[in-house]
Parts: sequence; C-alpha cells; structure tokens
Amino acid sequence: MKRAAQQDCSPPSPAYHHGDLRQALVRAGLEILEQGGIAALTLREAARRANVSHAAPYHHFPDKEALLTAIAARGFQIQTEEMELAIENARPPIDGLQSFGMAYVAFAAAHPSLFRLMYSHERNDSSENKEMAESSAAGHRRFIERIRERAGCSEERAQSISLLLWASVHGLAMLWLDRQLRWEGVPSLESLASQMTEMLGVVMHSEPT
Amino acid sequence: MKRAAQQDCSPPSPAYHHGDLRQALVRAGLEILEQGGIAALTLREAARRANVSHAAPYHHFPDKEALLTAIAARGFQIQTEEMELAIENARPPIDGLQSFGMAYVAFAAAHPSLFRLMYSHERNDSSENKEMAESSAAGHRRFIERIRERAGCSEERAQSISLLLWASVHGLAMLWLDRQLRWEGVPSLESLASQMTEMLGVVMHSEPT
DNA sequence: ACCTGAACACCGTTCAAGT
DNA sequence: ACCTGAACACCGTTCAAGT
Repeated sequence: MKRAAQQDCSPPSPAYHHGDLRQALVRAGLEILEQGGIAALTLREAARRANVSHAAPYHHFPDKEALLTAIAARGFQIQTEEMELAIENARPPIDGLQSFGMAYVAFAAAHPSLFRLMYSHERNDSSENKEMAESSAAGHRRFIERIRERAGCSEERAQSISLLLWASVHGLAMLWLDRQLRWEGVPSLESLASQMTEMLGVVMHSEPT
Repeated sequence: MKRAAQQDCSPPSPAYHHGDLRQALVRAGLEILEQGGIAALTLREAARRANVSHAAPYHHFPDKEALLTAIAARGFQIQTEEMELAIENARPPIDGLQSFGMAYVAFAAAHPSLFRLMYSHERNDSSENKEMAESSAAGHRRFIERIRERAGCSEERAQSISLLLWASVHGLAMLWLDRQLRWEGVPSLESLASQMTEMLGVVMHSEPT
C-alpha cells in the first residue's frame, strides 16, 4: 500500500525511470563486482546497467567514492546476514568463537571482491559510515560479552581476545585472497581457519598474563 | 668499469635519457605512492617523473599491472630490510616472536599505501613473483625453524603457530589502516600489537591439542 | 526534483615514425 | 634497441538544458 498507485507496469515517463535509482546503482555495483572484480566497477558501467545516462548517478552520489562507500555499507549488511545464518547452521554445532571465525573466512572466500572493497581505502566518516560503524560496534560488543561469559574473564581481557580473533581471521582471509598462502602442500582455507580458531581457544581458556 | 665510457655528464643524446628507465619508473612509483597514495599512481605520472613520454614505459613493462608488480616486489625487499633492522635494534631486546610482530606492524604503519599495494590485487605468477615467492618462502622457513627450536615442538605445529602469528599481525595492520579499530578509547597501534604478540606467546608455550 | 547530452581533462594502450 | 607524438577508447566530473 505504500507503493505508488498501480500503473499497469507502464513506466510513468520515458525519462524518469524508476523510483529508486540509488538502490539500483548499488545493486548494479554488487553485480559488477561479482562478475568482473573491482577493476570493472565504474560509475558509467553501473549507470549502464541501471539504464540511465552516465551523469544520472550524480543526482544520488556526490562522486564515485560515495557510491563505493554505499556498496561497501551494503556489503557489511550482507556479511552480518550470511554470518548469522552460517553460525546457526553450523554442523556439528561448534564453539561460538570458532564458528565466528569460520563464518568470517567463508564470507571472504564467497565474495572476494566485495570483501576487499569493504576493507580497503580509508573511507571518510560520512553519515553512512557512522551508521555502519554503530551497527558494527554493537555486534562487536555483543561478541565481547559472549567471550567474557564463556571465558569468565574481565571485559578488558575479553576485548583483547576478540581483537586477536578478529585480526587473525581477517589476516588469514586477506593473505588467502592475495595468494600469499601457497607453499608446498597448502591445506584448504577451511582447514587453516579451523586449525587457527582451535589454537585461539587455548588463549581464551588460559590464565591472563 | 662496467658503466659506459665517461662522457662528462652530458647526456648521450637528448632522447635516450638514462640507462635504467625501468628502475627509475619503479622509484618514481614508490615516490608517488608515498605522496599521493594509490589513486595518484598512474603510468603517465611515473613517466612524467622519469622525464620520458607516456609511451616509454611500454618498452619496459607490458602494461600498468606489470609496473605495479615490480613496485610491489621492491616493496617486499624494503620490508625485509626494515624489519631486520627493527628486530636488531629492538630495545629492550624482546622475544624474537614478539619483535617480528612489532616490526611487521611498524612497516605497515610507516608505508600504508605500499603495504596495501603489496598485499592486494591477486598478481599473476609472473617471473618476478616467483623470485619474490621464493625469497619470501625462504624467510618463512627460517622463521618456522626458530619457532620450532624455541617452543620445542613439531615442525607441523611450528607452521601453525607461524601462520597464526603472521595472520594476526597482518590482520591487525590491515584493520588499523582501514580505520576499523576506532571504538571508544582505542590504544595505540603499537600497544595493540604488543598486547597481541604477548598473547600469542601463550599459545606458543602451551601444549599442543 | 530528476534526468539527458555535450563537453573537458585525464588515463591506459597502440602504432607508425624517428635515432 | 629505445624513445616520441599522435591517435583511440574509456573514465570521472561538470553543466546547461529539458520535463
């Protein structure tokens, strides 16, 4: 009922093409990223896929960087959704700490270009980024709390552990995507991640120094 | 004696401008990277700084990507040099494992754009990359050996520990450069790295699972 | 308010031509 | 062998003009 009055699918005008070009551009960007990588992601190509002129995006984004930021923001949403799903469906149900690490690495492997875009290029603290930062911080706080409960340690120490876990899986994912983990007889990314998160369990249950 | 016959510094010809344009381009690239970041690093700008036409680089590199690879390769050399220096001069002399982590993060903080270039964009296995890969693998093997001696564990386990250490400091550096580590009251990067490498000492001296 | 089409400066790449 | 200058296709960005 919130949609515009039905118009039998005839476009309201040959020029005004849809109500939400902004979202269409972000969607197009995700598609380009998946098909051709970051090099193929241009403003003009996104406009082409959205069936508008190459100047149209400038009515929704001040510049290309802003579109990239919006795509990255959408990426963080997708990451949250996919990770929550993966953690729920983990078989056999494994430790929350380990399943977090596995899900993080799995997301990076599934969306390499998007993952790189999200975590690269120091993006300015735009309003969009503030939203992202807040939702990300909230998730982070919940995660720290879970660690604190499970390990029965101080919040300060839980923070240290969570940073170590995050950095480890982030670094593993990045090094893997960059083809840096290719010596003789490399195990799969999955087994590396599993091995790594297991070792981190040792730290979690050890005495603080 | 291997140099060309002395010519009183007068250029051998107004067009042929130096003997080693290739190296000059790499050097120019490093300079651009430090001054303007990855966005400023164009083939034409590198040519400009080397005082040659914009087409000249194509006699030394097949395309832009090849120049980027050469710059990244030089970056790995610089990283090795700077890290060895930093580890030697660590005061007070700290554990080798910890000083490695600190030096790694320090390099990333000192050369953010170069560090990003080195570890990004899946570069093809060009001959240059094979050299890099080999020297990198050799260093890696020495490092694993040191861990094995110190922790008195199997080589397999030493490999796991070294990967955990590498991934941790790499992830920490990346997340820091990407401004992802900015919640309330963030400690300095140095103290985060120190804290992290200390925790990893726990893993190293713990019993294998 | 939202979109177009022309225009500008810049970039990567190619190529015939010069020494 | 190594470099230049012109040329081409593409991109980000701007702007007057249209509805």
